[in-house]
Amino acid sequence: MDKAYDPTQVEGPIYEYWMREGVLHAEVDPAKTPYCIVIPPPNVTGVLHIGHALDETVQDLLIRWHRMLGDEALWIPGTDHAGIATQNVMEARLAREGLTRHDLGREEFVKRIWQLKEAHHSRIVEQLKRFGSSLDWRRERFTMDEGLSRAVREAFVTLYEQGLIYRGTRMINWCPRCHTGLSDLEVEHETTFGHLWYLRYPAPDGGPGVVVATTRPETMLGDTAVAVHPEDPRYGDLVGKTVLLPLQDREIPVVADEWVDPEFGTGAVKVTPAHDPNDAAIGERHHLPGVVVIARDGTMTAEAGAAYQGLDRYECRKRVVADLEERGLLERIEPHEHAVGQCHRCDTVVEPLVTTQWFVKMESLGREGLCAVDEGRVRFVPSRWEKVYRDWLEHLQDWCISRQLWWGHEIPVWYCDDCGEQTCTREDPTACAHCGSASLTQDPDVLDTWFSSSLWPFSTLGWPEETPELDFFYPTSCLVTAYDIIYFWVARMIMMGSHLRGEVPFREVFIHGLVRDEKGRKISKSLGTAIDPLELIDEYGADALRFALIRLITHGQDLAYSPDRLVGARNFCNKLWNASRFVIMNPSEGGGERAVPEGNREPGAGGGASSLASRWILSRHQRMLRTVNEELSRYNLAQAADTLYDYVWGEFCDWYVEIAKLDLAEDALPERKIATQTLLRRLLNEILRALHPMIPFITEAIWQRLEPEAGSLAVQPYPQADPSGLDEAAEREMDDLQALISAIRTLRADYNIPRQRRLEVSIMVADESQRELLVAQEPVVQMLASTAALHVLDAEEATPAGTLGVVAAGARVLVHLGDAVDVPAELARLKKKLVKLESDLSRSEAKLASPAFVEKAKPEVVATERERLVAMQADREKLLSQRAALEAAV
RNA sequence: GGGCGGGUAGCUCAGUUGGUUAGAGCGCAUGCUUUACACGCAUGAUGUCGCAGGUUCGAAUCCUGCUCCGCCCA
Repeated sequence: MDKAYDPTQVEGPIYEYWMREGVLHAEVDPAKTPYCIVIPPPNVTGVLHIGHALDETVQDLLIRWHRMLGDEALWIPGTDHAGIATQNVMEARLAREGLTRHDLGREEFVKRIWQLKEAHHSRIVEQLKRFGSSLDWRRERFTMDEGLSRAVREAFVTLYEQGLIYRGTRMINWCPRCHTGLSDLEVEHETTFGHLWYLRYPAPDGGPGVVVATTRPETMLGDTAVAVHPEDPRYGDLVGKTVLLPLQDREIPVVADEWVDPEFGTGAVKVTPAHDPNDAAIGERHHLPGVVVIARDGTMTAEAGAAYQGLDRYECRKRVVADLEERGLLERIEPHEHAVGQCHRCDTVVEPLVTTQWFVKMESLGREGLCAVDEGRVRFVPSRWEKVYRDWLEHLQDWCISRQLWWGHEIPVWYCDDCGEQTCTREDPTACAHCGSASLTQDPDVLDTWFSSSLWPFSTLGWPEETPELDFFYPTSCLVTAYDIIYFWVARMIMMGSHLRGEVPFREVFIHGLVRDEKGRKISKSLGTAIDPLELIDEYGADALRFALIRLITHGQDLAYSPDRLVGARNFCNKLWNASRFVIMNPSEGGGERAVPEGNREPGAGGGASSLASRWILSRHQRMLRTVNEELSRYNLAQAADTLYDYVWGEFCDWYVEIAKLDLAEDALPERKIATQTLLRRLLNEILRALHPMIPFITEAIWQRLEPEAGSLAVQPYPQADPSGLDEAAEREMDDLQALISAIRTLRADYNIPRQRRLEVSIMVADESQRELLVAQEPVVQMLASTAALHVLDAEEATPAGTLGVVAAGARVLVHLGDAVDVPAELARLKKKLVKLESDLSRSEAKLASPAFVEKAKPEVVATERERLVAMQADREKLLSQRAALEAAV
């Protein structure tokens, strides 16, 4: 084995090995418990970023863990066609050639996107493999492949037939750049600093009229009314009269409407029913016409007037403001902060427009979604996200699902050229369902990408076909995603699954945060904060990246990525590698690894379990396994990883391996050597299994060397705690031993005594059992604290001259330093210790003296406090005699 | 405007049902070629647990108010 772990050499071949061995593949197996996760399908024309790395790592951890628990674990890979995003990518490419999609035509354009998809797809697959994701590649899907397209068709037709999908003409959010309608969710409301323009609309008779305030002066060209609050005394006599719309020379009525906020602006607002959802509502209430002045491409229509027709909406804004000012009708301009809706794909300010679109009725579906959570059929982890989910479902608007794009699932509706009726069928129709005419035209629009995504957990399992997979693996076990798509995706999957399959798509939803950079900024390409996970893997290894990310997941919110964390995780991998190197390479009697008797390889045989250190590490090992399993089952992934980290580094490596070296020395008894070697191998075996779901590559690589005959680590059983291994006596004794060793080390460091110099140490023990402990463990102390033979003394004996002492584990540790003792410095140190001890002591005494505490606190708490007090009093005695000895030495 | 999350060591964060003597990693300081590991070993320093009240024998932990930061919805 190499001296340092080199992931670049190891990872590729191991992934190949897993594929070859078929460990990633799952089959329907009624004898086993199914465990299934569907991957949130990445955008096929995108690149995976560090957020994906986090998401895939969590899923892989769960899948590998369950696979090792003996479940039939299936993780389904796949990608998403990502309608708008992908079409944008393609259009940007064409633009570089000076072309638009219209130059190519729909068929050619879509053909080109398929080519683009193929090229990008292989890169995403490559990335997923580099993460170590144990996906079942034989079951990979794409949202536009044949099966999934059938699922989309089935879902649409079913909902259509049930009256839950309908076509309607109403105001929706329109992106003038993407040139498509959007759902409410696809609009982001960014607070922006704009202006409030105060415009005067004079009375027809030339009187002062009314002043309205607006954030969008260009829309005034389409005004059909002015509205005021019915109880606003300022405008009472204006209601029912008209004012003159400037620039258009049109008389428009003043209406009274409750919706108007008298506090805002002048209390009078202009009403543009064709270009604002609130104005549209007022328009409906007062039967006002809508005048369309902004077209779908964001330019002004003929209705806007000859002076403005063809201008971009912002260009027009400037012109309108200038023209009003020229006429003396611009009263004033104020700075104004407000939320502006923007297209979440391209950030263009959306335009509310009345268009004809397809919608999904959400009322009953929303109820089904709520019901699933209320009845506990879906559980969110952490549970607080359930409230977020619920709030949204309770305020649902109908979902606009048609998109004016070319890339996506075509809407399966045909319009009859003769009778004008709609035909919506599972198979492409040849004749109108109403009049039988063969003259049909398909709806030109495609479906919202999220419509197909909402079917993902069952469409990937074969739906609408009743496949054995669907029967066995559905509902899937867990969905893992970040909180930013709870509405877009999670909620819609739950609704669609409940409605179309009669059961929720997954039992649990694990929600994690977003990965941010060190400064807490969102990671994005435009900010230049994008981090390429492959670069990190090249530099640190996939396992280091995974381990660092797992340890960063908190139940709080987002996680701050920092290279420091990666370094720490990489170092841990190297530590594990080297500890394993020690265990595997250590030659023992009769030729190393082969010397271990077969019988002792079984967990539980415990050949080396007789020494204190062995009993201790076995006990600690059981505690570690118990904690890790518990934390994993509660989705406390970071805590599980921390537990393993602390155990492997802080206990196994720092203490057990060091102590084991005694038993592995040249002159050690052969049976001891074998017993220790056996235990080391057994512990390492379980450590590798326990760590494998988190850091699969390095653990598999070591496993192949430790257990060459056993097959892939990925399919070994996950280790469980064995309560019979717990040994509290050993843990207590070891605590004392560690404290005594640390005390000696501290003195050595403080006095700068080179490690080569074996210290002469006397230990004044607290009691007889401690004497026995020290006598038995003397070689351990000698080795770990680099001491000469120990002098074990009773508490009554006089302090030996020329020694320097500290109190540890209730004992006095006396290091023979002769003249080297710095008496004043030691007295100062002692004083500091005493002061601290005295203050703790008096607090404890006060506590115990208080009747309230003794009576009301739990008895075990009081007992613990008493023990603590006694121990502190004993320590004080020892510190005092220490001081006396020092003073005598002066 | 409504809601959610967070404010603990220089930095990034743990701290599950209130019982501490408040922890870890990184960083920092000192000393180490200890033949598994310098991606290492040993030792050390550092905190009015955002602020103010309250409940309690006891609060970083529970309650109320305030404040700052971030996010979601309107």
